[in-house]
Amino acid sequence: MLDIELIRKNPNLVKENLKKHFKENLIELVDKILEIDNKWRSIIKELNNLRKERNKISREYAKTKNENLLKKANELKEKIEKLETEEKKLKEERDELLKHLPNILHEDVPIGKDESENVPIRYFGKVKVAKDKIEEFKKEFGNLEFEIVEKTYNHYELMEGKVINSFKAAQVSTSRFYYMFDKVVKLWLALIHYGLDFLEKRNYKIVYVPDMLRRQIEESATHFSDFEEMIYKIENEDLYLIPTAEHAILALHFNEIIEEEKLPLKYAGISVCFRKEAGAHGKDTKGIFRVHQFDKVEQFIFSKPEESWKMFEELIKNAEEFYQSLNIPYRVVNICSGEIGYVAAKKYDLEAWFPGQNKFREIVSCSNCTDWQARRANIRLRRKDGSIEFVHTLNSTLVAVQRTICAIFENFYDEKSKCIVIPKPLVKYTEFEFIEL
RNA sequence: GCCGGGGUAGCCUAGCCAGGCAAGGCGCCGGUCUGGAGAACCGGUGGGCUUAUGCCCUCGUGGGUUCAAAUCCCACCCCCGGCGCCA
Repeated sequence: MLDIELIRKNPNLVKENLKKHFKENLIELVDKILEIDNKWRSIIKELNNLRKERNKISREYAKTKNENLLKKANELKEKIEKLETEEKKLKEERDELLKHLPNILHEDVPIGKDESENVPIRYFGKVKVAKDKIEEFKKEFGNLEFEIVEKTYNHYELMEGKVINSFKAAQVSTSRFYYMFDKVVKLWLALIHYGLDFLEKRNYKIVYVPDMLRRQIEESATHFSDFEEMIYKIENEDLYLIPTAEHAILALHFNEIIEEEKLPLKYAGISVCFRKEAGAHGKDTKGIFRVHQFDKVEQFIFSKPEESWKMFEELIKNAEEFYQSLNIPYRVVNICSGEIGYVAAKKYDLEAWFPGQNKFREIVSCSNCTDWQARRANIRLRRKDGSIEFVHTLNSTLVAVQRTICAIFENFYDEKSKCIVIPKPLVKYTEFEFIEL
């Protein structure tokens, strides 16, 4: 949520920001908010004056028990009640509309409408490309370092019927669910364990979180549009299945004031994530790349405002070093203004190379939400001089487990032995070096 | 799920029965004092409106009664204790 003060003082900045987001339709909302705010301010002024008078008369009456005062007070009471109703309505209306405005973008965010205008900023690793896809590859990625292989496979070709069963899961749940078996389950555990160890070594506090949150808490973490497209609701309860541990970690300090010297607070959260994927019909329908239920080790930082951009770089660096250690090729892209969504001021995605798809695909998403979430969740810090302000919140995936399994299958399948070769750092956790298919 | 006790400012607490401007302590910040520090004393320490003086709001949340609600009534949320259920 934006600061109403910012809109009062600098409505043009807020409007320019909406243009960058390609949300011109919200520009009139800014004027509407200002209009309501002005009305509200004049009413609160009037109301305060009336209450002042009422309080005076009331105190007078307490002393004198003068019946004439009672008459006056009754008149005031009616007026006050009327105005109070109106004041409350206006304030609610204003704050409701405020929640629809996206965060102010950082100046580095590239202006662009869709995914195609995201800006790649760095690459890691030598990618595998199938012989028959070389031309297509060169057209898109030019002089990127690559290695030619005879044939590549989609993860689901390698997995389905052997280590996963999506067909049975679709019958008993719906599509986008799956059963996993044997060594893939152990690989899944290994990735979680390795991810937690990785962050613990970097002084992140490990946290296991509630998988359901109240509406108010979910709303503090995200924009309304997510409720329709992403988040599952529990019937007859004020509870929602979390789409990411990010929300539950944010909620850990809901309504709190944190002492300046305790910041930054760094967390490594592990949770299952539930997503409706309502807008994704027909996309990635096979396998476990895009599913309703997956697991994720999430990084989250509560930061002092002046340190948050440094923390932002730390988060993406952690994720990069994690994938470097697994030797999975990737690129980092700077997400453009039209794709970034409401919450983040700047966002990097880490996209792993998927040889079977001949593409980079999102595997990590790293955001600085500045004070947008903190304002809604009312999470503040107290300076040494006693002053209070909102913290900044940042989040980044460390490892999206199912997607990383997909990446491991596609990148490390050995055609000759028909085995998946487990990346070195994981062997300590899996206690096997290959998955035979 | 039932019975009982609770929720008051950053924290701790009084006020509630019996309605009348939210008292006190701790912590923190500033000042006086000091060579410096401490102690002591004074002031400040939630939100909003206001150029400002100042005014209003805030006692878990939301309603209601009243000239006036932390206080009375209703509903809900949460915490503690006991009983019940339970991996």
